[in-house]
Amino acid sequence: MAIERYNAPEREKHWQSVWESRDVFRTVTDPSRPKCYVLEMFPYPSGRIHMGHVRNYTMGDVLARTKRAQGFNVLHPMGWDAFGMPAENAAMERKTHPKAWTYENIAAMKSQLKSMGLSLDWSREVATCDPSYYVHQQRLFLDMFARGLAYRRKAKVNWDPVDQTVLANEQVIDGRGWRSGALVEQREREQWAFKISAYSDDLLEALGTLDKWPEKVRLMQENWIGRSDGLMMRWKLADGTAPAGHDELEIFTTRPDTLFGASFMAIAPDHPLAKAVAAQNAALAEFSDECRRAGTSAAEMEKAEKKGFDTGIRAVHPFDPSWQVPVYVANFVLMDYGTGAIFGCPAHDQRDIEFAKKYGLPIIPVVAPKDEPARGKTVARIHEGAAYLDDGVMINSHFLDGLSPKAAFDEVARRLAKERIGNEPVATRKVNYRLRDWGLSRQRYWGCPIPVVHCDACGIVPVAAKDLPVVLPDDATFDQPGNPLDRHPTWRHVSCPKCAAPASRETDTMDTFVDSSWYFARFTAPDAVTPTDQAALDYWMPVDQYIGGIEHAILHLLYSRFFYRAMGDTGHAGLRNLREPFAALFTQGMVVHETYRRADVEPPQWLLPTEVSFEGEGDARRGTEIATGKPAIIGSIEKMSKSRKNLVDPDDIIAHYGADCARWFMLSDSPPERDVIWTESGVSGAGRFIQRVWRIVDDVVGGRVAKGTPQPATVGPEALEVRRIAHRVLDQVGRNIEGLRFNVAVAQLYELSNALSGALGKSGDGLDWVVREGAELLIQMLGPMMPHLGEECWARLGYNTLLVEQPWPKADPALLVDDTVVIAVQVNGKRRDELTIGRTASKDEVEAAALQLATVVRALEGRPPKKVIVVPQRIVNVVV
RNA sequence: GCGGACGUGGUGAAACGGUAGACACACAGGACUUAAAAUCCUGAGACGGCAACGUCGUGCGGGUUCAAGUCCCGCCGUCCGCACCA
Repeated sequence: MAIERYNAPEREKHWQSVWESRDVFRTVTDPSRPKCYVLEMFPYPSGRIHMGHVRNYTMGDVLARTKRAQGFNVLHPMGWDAFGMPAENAAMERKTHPKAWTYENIAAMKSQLKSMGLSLDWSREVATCDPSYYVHQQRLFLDMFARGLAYRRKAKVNWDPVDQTVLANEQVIDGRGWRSGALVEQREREQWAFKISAYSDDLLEALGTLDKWPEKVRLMQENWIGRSDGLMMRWKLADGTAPAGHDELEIFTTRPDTLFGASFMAIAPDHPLAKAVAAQNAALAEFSDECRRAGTSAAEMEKAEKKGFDTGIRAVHPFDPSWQVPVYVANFVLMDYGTGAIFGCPAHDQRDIEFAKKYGLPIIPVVAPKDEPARGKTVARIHEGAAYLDDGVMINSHFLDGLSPKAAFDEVARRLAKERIGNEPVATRKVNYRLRDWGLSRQRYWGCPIPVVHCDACGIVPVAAKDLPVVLPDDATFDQPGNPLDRHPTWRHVSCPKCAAPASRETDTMDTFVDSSWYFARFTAPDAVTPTDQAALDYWMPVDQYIGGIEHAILHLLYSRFFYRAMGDTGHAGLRNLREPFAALFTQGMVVHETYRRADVEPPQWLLPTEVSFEGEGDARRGTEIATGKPAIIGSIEKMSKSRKNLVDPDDIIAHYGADCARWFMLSDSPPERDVIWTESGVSGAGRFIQRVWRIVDDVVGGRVAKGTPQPATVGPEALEVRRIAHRVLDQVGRNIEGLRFNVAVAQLYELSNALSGALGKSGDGLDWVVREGAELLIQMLGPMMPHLGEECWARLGYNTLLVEQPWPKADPALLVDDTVVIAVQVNGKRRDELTIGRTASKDEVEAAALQLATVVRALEGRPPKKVIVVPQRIVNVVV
């Protein structure tokens, strides 16, 4: 009799309401239990969830549910990264309010997430745009301000002309704003910054402790922080060549060992010395202006030719008063790194050698390979214009000759530390970092207000704690560009908290990355009256597994590492004062899909997957636009995006196949760190598997042994084999889930269900009992991945408990080892045969058995083997 | 330019240095059916052979090892990050 198909969409709603009504996912802070904090990067409420969210949140949910079954007290919260530009753009375009738009989106997306059946504790939900969240952020900010970790500075900033706001260095990608895509301009502005540079060394060093982070992310952060060890070195300027008041020039170098290869100095156009000369030299002033103009766009800067202007100043070599080198103003020297001045050693720096060739400066090799003829070749190549960067031995360098560059570095540092200009040493060791302070001011409305007041008399005055939060005014207008807070008629006009004189509220708001830099801490005690609750933090932190996209490798993940340190130093990170918020990080791949577009149209007109029909397969596969009947081009597989229209709506999939099907497909096949190609056939395959599980369970409950039947006395060999598979899979699936190898876990569950399907058609000693046992294990293991199907099957198997509340089953160790093993037999490393033998057989027994095999005898041709390698329970290799 | 990752059937992929291709998708053949859908069974890395079986096979070229997809060296290709950082 045909059984009824499992109606996923209908049953999923049922089980979701059961979970909700029993409040099974509420988490209580309970230090007596082992904890596990599973977190996925919270979404920006753009309006609807997309497949990337489905993948991300499915992975976290599987882990959270598994850990919960394994007895951990699991924290698995969700919230909204709710401030940001799109809300203001929507307000401008649609005449709505950012707040209304955001909260509507949150409601819609929350309902979508609920339809996925995620095991989230919604009682801990936070939205960063809610005053109940950002009041605490304002407190954190003021504490950081009091400690000098947040400060105001005048600086060159990245100005996004489209979003009309300042961007942090991390938010400029290839010279363009990360959000708007507009070419970023450099502008001088007063703005707020976080002193992330105070933690450069700690942030770098501690990367070494993050052994559960991807190597790639650690490396990216390492490069971003960019430590370099070198020397600050002061050069005297030759008398009469430099303007008054400039009798020395300080440079930073990481290659003091190449000091005897120096042939020029170069300084930034904005260097004080350059400005002093330019004041009297129109040609240089013109040159500097040109450099600055070219410098307005980072993209142009990359391609710019290296140019210099000889100032006529001469600098005196620290070891040889008679040796003078020219000082150039150069377009490639940056004012904000080191001292804005360098010495050029052309032979050992590719950029310097290009510069030297262009301006006819000497090129003196000072490092070369130890041995001829490599040395001769290297010197020749240097003179052809190829800088030598490898290790070697010092040459042409007086007292350094023969030393290694490393020893030469130390020797130069040692000698120059003793030399004096005035009372100061000529050179001191110095560590420089590429990492800049984090500019956090944004000239936008929809962000966390910076809680300070500008008073003519008192300067910058923090808003008193009792007056927090500084709340955004609801009645702002969005009908023109610029900052709505600036033009609000009343909001900014306040009296000074200190002297009560009329004063002006800060109208910049915080970068939204501030909001996401501590939300994970707030989740541990979302109702605390202080920003964090020390006891809750001490119990829950760090996040045991954080899951999100690689695009945050630097931005969010570096900011959060900094912010948690700053919270610690202002007393907000728990009594244990952990420094690292995320113990383990996993960066999942993207969801990609084929693209479709109309034929012969430029620019491309993209079509939605639902607008195209297909026939044929492989190379012969053709697409047709359904509406017009015209051919559609099947294009490359790309990240799902609105612009390419290669989108699949999670709602459609959930409504048609169910959430479990979408979840199962996301977990199958592709390793989670790689991209997954969304295909219709893959989804329907997942759907077929759901029905198959349903049929297995149906078969088990129909006429087979009942729930709780004791194990029969005899279990035949066929049944035993099924048991072995079930317990072996059980043993491995848990480990594979913990290791986030979901695709492998899925494959093993397929293997088990194949074994059960195969056994269902047969009869044998104890087989019915074994199949029921296997089916129950299958359902328990499937539970974290397809939780609705799991509950439905669990109930059908006769249980009136909830599967989600069942402990994780344990494999029987006795079933994990077989009495006999199959050993591969190789001759000269090539597999020739196999051998079935007792598991405990000795090496000698295995060797003897192997040598009797016909294939081996044939290969030996009567001679004794040269050597026989036996790896017990694995392999025999006969060397002839 | 610098740094990193990856490269396995038609496809997505598995594989503590130890039987390469588990599992899935697609495909082919068969069963059931008036038929289709659904389901079940079977097959399949390539080449040769009716078959038993043989030869080759994890981007290319070397090396280490009894044994290499896995370790080492050198290439090629693809992708990603950084890019005047002194």
